[in-house]
Amino acid sequence: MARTIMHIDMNAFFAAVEQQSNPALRGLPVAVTGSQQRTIILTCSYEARAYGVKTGMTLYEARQKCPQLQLVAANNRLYTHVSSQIIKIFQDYTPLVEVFSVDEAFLDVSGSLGIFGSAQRIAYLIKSRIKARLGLTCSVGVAPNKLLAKLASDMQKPDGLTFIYPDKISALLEELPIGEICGIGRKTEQKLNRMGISTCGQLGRYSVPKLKAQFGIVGERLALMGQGVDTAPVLSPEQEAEVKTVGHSMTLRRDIESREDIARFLLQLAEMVGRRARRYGVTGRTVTLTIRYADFSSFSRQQLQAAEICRSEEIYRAALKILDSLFLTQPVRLLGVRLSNLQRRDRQLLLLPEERRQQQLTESLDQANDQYGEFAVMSGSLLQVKGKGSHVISPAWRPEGIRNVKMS
DNA sequence: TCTGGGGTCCTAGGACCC
DNA sequence: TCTGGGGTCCTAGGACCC
Repeated sequence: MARTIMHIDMNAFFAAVEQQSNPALRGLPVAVTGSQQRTIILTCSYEARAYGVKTGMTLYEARQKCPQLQLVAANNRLYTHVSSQIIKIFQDYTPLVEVFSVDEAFLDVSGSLGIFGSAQRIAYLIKSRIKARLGLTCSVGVAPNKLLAKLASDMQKPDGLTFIYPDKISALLEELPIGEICGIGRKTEQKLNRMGISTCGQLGRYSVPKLKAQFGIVGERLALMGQGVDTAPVLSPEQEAEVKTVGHSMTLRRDIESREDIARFLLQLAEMVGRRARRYGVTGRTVTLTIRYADFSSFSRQQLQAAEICRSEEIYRAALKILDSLFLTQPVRLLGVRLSNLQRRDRQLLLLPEERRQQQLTESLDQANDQYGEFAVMSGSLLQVKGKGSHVISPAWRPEGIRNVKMS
């Protein structure tokens, strides 16, 4: 049976939220940036886009394009809060809401059409409620699957509503550039172009064995993408796979070289990773250290741990051990720490008195931090870097509880 | 004042085991 | 003896998404 899938994309989300919360910014070119000096444009208002300002630009570039650009540092909590309210609105129309990012979601409304009348009606209700309640606009795409719904939502911005009907799919895809498809990025597009493929029509007709020879297992999916075929279900948060890695990274204010400086930032990163792992109730066995040099080249090294870990100190020690195995050839621009190989934490397994004691200590520190704010309580060397961490929210971030992490 | 940060998935090669 | 092959685990890197 044909499905009715909706993709909803908030327009210029961060910038629009800022303009709502600060009326003085309305009508002006506004760009939201990270909180540090070395940052980029995370998103910008349509007024700014008119000057050629785009996501990913450096502040310097953006100001060249638009000298009167209003720069606003990202306000995580605000976007989180607004995002949760929007998701609640979606959930009034179907339980099948897949939160794709802080400002995007897929809805499977196949089972809701009878109740609300039609997809048009549902889209209208959602759009008008978001507008009335939050003052924000969104673009909605409606199609038989997620791939096409996402394509559709992109076709009219801002404040669009676009349908892709089953009988119009092949005509639409025939001349559509392959780069428009979600999942075909710059590299794949270039490679396909070199094979003489530039439109979805061509891609959909191309020999699957040849695509597989070039792209491996992805080749099969590429052909289906060209045909507009996508059977992936819309997964509610409970149905989604659990998180597989937990990591943090930060671009440093200045490039650093000394082991002591690097170690201090690693401690802070390890604490951020450990706290999140513990909040999620997971432990991990692999720790990865990522380093980006001054020239922007980067690499990572990982080490398997002897046991499952989640305490900040254990993560810190593991990262430090990796650091000590490296010979750094340049000043360091970015540091990252990631915990993977995750497992659901089983508290019953903590049998040794020393382990119990450690866990109790960690828990009381976490509680104090939950109560008094991040890094209110921390070890001595962390104090020296307090406030220097990056707390930029990424557009891929999801409200707590939306990612599938079963809280313990 | 050059270039953020959070993820997922896939590949390829080596170690190791049977 | 002159050259197997399958499978798993681990690591590093890259493509892609927002």
